Amino acid sequence: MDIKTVCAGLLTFGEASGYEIKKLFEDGTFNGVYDASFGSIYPALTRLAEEGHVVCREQEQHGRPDKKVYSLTPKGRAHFVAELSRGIQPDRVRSEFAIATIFAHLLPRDVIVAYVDQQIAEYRAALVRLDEAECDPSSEMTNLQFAIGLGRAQLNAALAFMESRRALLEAAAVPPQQETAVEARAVPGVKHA
Amino acid sequence: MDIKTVCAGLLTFGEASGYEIKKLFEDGTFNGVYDASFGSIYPALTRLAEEGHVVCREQEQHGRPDKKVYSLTPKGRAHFVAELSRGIQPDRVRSEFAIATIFAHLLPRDVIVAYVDQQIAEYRAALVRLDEAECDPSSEMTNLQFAIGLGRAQLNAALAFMESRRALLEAAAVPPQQETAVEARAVPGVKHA
DNA sequence: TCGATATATGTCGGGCCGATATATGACGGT
DNA sequence: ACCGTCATATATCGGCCCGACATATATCGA
Repeated sequence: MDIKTVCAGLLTFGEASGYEIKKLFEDGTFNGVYDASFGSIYPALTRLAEEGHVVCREQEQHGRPDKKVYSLTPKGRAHFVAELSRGIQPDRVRSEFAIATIFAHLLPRDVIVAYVDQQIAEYRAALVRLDEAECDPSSEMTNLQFAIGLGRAQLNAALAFMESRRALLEAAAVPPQQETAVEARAVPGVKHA
Repeated sequence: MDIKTVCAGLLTFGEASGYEIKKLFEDGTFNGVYDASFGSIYPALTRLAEEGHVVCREQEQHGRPDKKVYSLTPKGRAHFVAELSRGIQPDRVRSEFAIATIFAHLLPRDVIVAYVDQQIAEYRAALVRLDEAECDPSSEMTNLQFAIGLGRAQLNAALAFMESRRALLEAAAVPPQQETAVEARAVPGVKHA
């Protein structure tokens, strides 16, 4: 599923500009589910307009730059539903924090401690954003509450695990006084299965 | 963190070929944490060799094509530790399943049911792979067990939520007899905050 | 013998990210 | 009054990475 399709999906909830779509990815409906940069969103909207899947309307604003508001056409809506019905790819995760934990035995302890604190802060922030999204009046739909509940269940489980086991991870890291010694030590060529 | 750095990290556990690194992404150490295609791995190993971070050794095999086995140099190891200590980016998730649930009210019920079944099957398969990784003799390190435990906690939470609430989601989808009627219906232009 | 599967490496087009440029106006500090 | 910072808003561009394809060897079952 490409960015064009995802943008079209967001527009089923109502018209929006490229900037507003970016904000929805960051703290709105798609928080923690999907993500796209301006460098993807603006070209995607241009191509959607060329294909007749959206129409563009320029809107003047007072005290702010003008914006281009895009609306989904019936053709675009039908195409989105067809694309989403065609099948979905498995979840794709990219966790640099998980990589850091796997190599914790190579990192100074204070670095690992900082990473754990940072990760816990991000989990908490994501939970707050989900709470806000649930209070949103547009979330009366049971299916949006399902998506929010699934995210919250995973975040709470991750938080509970991290807070109860972080000492084990930090103990595996390199203690401050051994830091230089370890970096100079020869590497045992351990084979992995 | 680019693919080069992640490949270098895997090589701290011992020498490996590009093909073996791909398998480690799929069902080994990095299962559910990171992912890379052959189109990224092979050029990454070539560039790592050019930079002197790995050395390459060609190995003949009986009953199989030859392979190129890469080993991390001390320079490459030091560079990897420095890169990983420089800071980490927040987790990035791309869940087409979550998108499908958000738009469940636009999809036929049988499509949603199939997607839920598929997602549950993927969660279970990921749990099995984590169990195998934990039994692996190389996972005596407490930090690798931490990463596995974190993944398992999130997967179990997601599974429990899906199995107890899937009926709510499926009820929000389009019932079979109303399918054509809904697609022809006019779209109310609902604004999102 | 034919196709399927597994092992193994590589290229290439195109999609997407991150950085950068540009512009307007609000707000607070000196 | 002036300046920097922040938020709003759009757009481009280099480069990284994915997915598809090409290529090759060998085993196994139909």
